[in-house]
Amino acid sequence: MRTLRYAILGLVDRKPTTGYDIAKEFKERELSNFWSARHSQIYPELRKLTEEGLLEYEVEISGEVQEKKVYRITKQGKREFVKWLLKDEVMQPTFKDRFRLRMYFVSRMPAEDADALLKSQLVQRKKKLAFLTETQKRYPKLPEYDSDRFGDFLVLRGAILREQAYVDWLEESIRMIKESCQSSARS
Amino acid sequence: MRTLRYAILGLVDRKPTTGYDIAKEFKERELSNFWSARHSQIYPELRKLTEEGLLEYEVEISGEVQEKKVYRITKQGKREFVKWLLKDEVMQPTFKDRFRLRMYFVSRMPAEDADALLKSQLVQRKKKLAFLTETQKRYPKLPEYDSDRFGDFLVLRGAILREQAYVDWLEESIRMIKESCQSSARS
DNA sequence: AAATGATATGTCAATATTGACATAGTATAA
DNA sequence: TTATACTATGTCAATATTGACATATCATTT
Repeated sequence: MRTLRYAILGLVDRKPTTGYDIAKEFKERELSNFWSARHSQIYPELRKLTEEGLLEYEVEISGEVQEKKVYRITKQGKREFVKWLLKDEVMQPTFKDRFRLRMYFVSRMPAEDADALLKSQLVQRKKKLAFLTETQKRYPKLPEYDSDRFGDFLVLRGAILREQAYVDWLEESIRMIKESCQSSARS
Repeated sequence: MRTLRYAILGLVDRKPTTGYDIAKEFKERELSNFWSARHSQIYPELRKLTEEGLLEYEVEISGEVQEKKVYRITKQGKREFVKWLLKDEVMQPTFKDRFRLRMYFVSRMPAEDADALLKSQLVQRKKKLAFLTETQKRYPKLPEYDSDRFGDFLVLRGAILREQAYVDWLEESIRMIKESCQSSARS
């Protein structure tokens, strides 16, 4: 599907940038909620995109001697990116989630263990949700459509809704396990 | 992470089964919302698991001559599966979602195109949600914790909450784009 | 009797992704 | 001045995943 290719094209299109900074976006920024890649995948991809003429770079010096390659998108790169961007697509049927996969087999573990695992996830997911909600405060009003901040905000809202749903599911699951144990204890 | 390995072990543990049926679970059952794999990945994995002594199989005949391999989990396989199942885990930071990635770059496309793409996804996601809600009717009451149906129901609820959040996000996004266009038209 | 779609199992090459190995400069605080 | 964390770029082997190729049987409908 070459998704990384287009993710990188898009990021470079937003702003000329380096492989290092792309890796950082994938690690800690809004985008990291929906796509990510390690630097070991990014650098080779940047090279390929440059070879194909979709990107070009200039070497800049930070400090005394340390070089960095600042990539810019080319006309051709922009064309291919927009083509990808506008393409309609059938929805992804599967969002892989290892934890939910594990919960699919919940009846194979003692209820106390299931409870503990769910609560551990709950703590983590709530923390994440709190962080996202905090981030949302940086958007006191709806950004302009034309600005990059609009996309940031859109996906941030998506992340918040998704995370809230996850938290709801975890809490509901904890309740359901409790309930089913009580009813089986009675019988 | 060897996730497929454990997904297969779990499925075979639930019920002795064939590669073909595992592929079907990944394609059209509750589980398909959280994990999937093609048969080209499943058959080699079944072979490896058998070589490692975690699975074993018997050949059954369907019809006149057609053979199928019905896999069962071994003692050792069960041990390894349960070990994996009970392990606590840090949450996955990224659930990759190509559509949301595209929306991250929304300001690079005309608002009408963004609107059309979002609405196309909305139709698909609503249809999926309706299907899941329909499926939920097969669970008039909370299944027993010890039954496989409990896990089915747990992840089904998770799928519904997740899908509903997706629909909410799409609708909100459509509204936000409309709003931001109106405000920029006024200015 | 033939067509169709489902059952059933496999391989293979290409692509995607991870995690480890590898190196070196830079900024800052103790 | 030295330790630490961060900036910066790369390679490589192992693993994961997809999509195409390949084959054959079975059940049902036309």
